[in-house]
Amino acid sequence: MTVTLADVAARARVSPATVSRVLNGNYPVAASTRERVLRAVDDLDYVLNGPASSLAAATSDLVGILVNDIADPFFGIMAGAAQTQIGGPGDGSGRAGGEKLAVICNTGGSPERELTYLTLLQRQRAAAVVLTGGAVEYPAHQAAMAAKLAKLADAGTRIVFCGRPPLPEGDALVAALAFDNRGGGRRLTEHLIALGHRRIGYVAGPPERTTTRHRLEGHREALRGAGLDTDPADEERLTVHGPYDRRSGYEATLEILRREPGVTAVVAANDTVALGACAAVRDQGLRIPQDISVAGFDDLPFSVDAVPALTTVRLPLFEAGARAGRLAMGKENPPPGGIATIAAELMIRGSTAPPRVG
Amino acid sequence: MTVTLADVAARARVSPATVSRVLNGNYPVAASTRERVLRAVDDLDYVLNGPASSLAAATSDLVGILVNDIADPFFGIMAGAAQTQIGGPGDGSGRAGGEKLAVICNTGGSPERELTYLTLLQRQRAAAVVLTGGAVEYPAHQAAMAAKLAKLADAGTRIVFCGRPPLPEGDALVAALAFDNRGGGRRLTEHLIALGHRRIGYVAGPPERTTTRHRLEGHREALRGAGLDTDPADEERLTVHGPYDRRSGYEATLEILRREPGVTAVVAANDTVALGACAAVRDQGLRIPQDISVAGFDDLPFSVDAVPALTTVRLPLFEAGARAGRLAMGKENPPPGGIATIAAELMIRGSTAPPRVG
DNA sequence: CTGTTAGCGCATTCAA
DNA sequence: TTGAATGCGCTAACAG
Repeated sequence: MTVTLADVAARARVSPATVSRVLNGNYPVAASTRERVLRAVDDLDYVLNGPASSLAAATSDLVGILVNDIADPFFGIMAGAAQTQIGGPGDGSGRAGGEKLAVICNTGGSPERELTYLTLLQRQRAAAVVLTGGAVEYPAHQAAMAAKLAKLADAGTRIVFCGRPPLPEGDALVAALAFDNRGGGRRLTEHLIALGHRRIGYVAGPPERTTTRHRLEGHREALRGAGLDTDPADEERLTVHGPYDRRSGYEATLEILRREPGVTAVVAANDTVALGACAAVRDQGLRIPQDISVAGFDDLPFSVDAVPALTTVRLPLFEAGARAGRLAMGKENPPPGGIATIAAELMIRGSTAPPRVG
Repeated sequence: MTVTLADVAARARVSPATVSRVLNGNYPVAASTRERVLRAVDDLDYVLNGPASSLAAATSDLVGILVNDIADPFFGIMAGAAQTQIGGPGDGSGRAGGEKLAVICNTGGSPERELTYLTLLQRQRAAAVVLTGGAVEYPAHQAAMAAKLAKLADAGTRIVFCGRPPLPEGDALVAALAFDNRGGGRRLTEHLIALGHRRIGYVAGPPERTTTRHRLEGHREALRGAGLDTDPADEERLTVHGPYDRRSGYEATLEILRREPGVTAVVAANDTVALGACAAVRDQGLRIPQDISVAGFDDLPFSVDAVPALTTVRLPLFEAGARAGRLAMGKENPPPGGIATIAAELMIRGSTAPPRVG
């Protein structure tokens, strides 16, 4: 029924070992023999048995890419980019050669699912794992992650972080590409301050995530730098946390406007949240940017099409994802020290302007 | 070094077979024995060897989800939804039980890569494959796909189409969830005609894709129904094809406005394209919807936040993806005849209005 | 309910 | 450059 390597060997009149060598390509085989084997493969429409091959070789061609929310283009762009470096372009024959299988795993932002997926990938003896997006900072989870990743690395799985800071207790067992969320957040708020804003609302992400914390820290750094951090209680009052989605942006913004009608600008944790913030501002009968400035983070593709176009911080998601993919494949050397910080670029557009006078 | 099932058996003082039975859970085992085994598993931090297990069982716990472009939320939403039904919620232990590993494969819309991924999944002896999005209609590719899918089905892989029409020569070997692209396209254009529009530009997707063809056919059906299809050359002139991205929407719209300055409405192949169309309209100094109405398709999350909010056709992407996931898991029975058509709902919003008089 | 016995299909020694 | 032999770690009969 199912064609095996032995069938191919028989038809090509060689030993199974030779067929294996041809298929894996990492061993000298006479050209004529190779020819004969490949013809037999095509004739029989043979497809390698992955599990058997992985069992014998003790490694698989699976590469896992973990994301928090694949419906969010932030992750979609990084994951897609990583996959371009891993899957290989194919040779056009559809026959599939030595390519790796890049697989995207959607954790939904849940620490448990993150661990479960890592176990599943460990079970598959994955060749590499790419972890994208911010991490959850619960100590117990961090410890569990560190232990799990150590075990994976131990088993020969390459670990790459993409857009995520290295673990606190992180040994040099990983390569990490971290976004400069703090710097980006700082420059964004500095921009608002330079425009003349003094009371700035902040719609933050979930408090337990590193991304949230770093962006917020950048924001407060800027406030502090301008001497605007006079009252900590005030800062609290102008900050509302919520998930990284539109609805949260909408509701948090309403809340901020309720708490402090005098805000002249709202900074959102990311562009999706900013869209919700814009909707809330508009629904209150206020104009952007004349009455309230709004800013986002990430510079997702749709942000330039918002009306007015969204001021935001650009993260090179595609480039970072592609680089992570290459690191996972061992096609590129890790950065010095294992960690590279990826710069964030301030994109000033129409959604921010000086506050109304008075 | 690496702990095996035999090690667990030894520590639990049972046979390897018993351990296997406990782990797979599909066989009666005494509670006390199970207890002992599970403790041994935890003590030794044992993780099943997936390849070995797949080899012996001749099936794996991999489920493939093929998408054209994972950076596009259209696919991200469907893929994420499918994964919720496949990955299982986990048991919170991070230990991973009998879950399947749902993996997303990004074809980039390339027929070759689509085939390559199917081969890779075939090699892994995938339990199921979900194909999302429109198909490419090149006869050679369709034949190759049919052959490949037949082989997969033959090997016991469940095949599910999601948002994609069944193959022409499709046997009943698959379950297919098809979107009513034609009906949605028709109703959208009927809406514009009812508003009074007579010269409607159409920014279509790539000509070789079923999605493109069906939406365009719906559009023309509506024109025909209103007696507006008087001149085929005219219809050609008002239709411009391009990829499903923002840039294409921008450029095609400029082209349409150049060819026929008298258009009062532009229909885009999807929402992303519509965003580009809006930008083009605006850059020409025209207002939406006063000067030109613009409509999209899909109702992606950002569409309601466009200004004005985008009139579009809602596709229940999440629900469809989740259902596809359940079908792939065998948790739900296939629809009668193997094919279900999923309704599309017209969402009338601010971006469409009656044309200016005169 | 549990143990014993055979492979699953391939990569990799070691010889030739 | 090629062939023969061995075992990867597990599941699935079949007994008991």
